[in-house]
Amino acid sequence: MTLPRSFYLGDDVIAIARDLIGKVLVTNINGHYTSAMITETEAYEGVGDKASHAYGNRRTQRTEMMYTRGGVCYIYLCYGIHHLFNVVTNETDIPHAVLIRAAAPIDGVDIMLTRRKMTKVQPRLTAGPGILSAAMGITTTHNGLSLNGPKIFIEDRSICIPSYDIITGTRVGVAYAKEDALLPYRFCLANTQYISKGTGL
DNA sequence: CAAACGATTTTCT
DNA sequence: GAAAATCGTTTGG
Repeated sequence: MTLPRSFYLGDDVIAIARDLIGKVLVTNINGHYTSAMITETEAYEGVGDKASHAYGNRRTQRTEMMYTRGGVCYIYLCYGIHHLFNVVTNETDIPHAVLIRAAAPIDGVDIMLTRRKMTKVQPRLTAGPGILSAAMGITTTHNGLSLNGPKIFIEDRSICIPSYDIITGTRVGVAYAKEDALLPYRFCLANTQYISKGTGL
């Protein structure tokens, strides 16, 4: 079951980021099917969040996708190399987003290994926002696509994550946001190797 | 038009 | 553990 549109339209992007833990990200790109369970997310709370690209209601060609209605993806290039995948939430003109930072491989592991030029499965396959996109075949050309397919999906496969298995922490790589860098907007699944580095949890 | 800077990862020591 | 790699986006002149 893919998630209903209503899942993405709520006001509370923090709660949505937490609820995405345990959901399954699926891509079907050029006939290659891969999926992975989301293990780490970060919330970016729009205009009042100094760590967000949309801080101060800044609208540019790049950030415009965050102002669209929830249920699509916002993908941008970081450090000139890495394609970072975000889930857009809330209604039109409210630029909330959730960065997917890591996931545990489920289907199409061989395809992920090929894309990452690796020979055996280890956390480095998908534990990190840039390398997760690389493993799933996601690039900026997919910016703005629906999360209900046909190329990208987020599914609820009835994986149950008890609340005590979700660890809260501070976001990674946002020191420039000063006091907002201390906000508890990062969520990780406990007991998994598929967690990115940084801000040790 | 020119310059600075990342929501990072890899490699080398 | 430290440093390099690398380029689109944003900002300032």
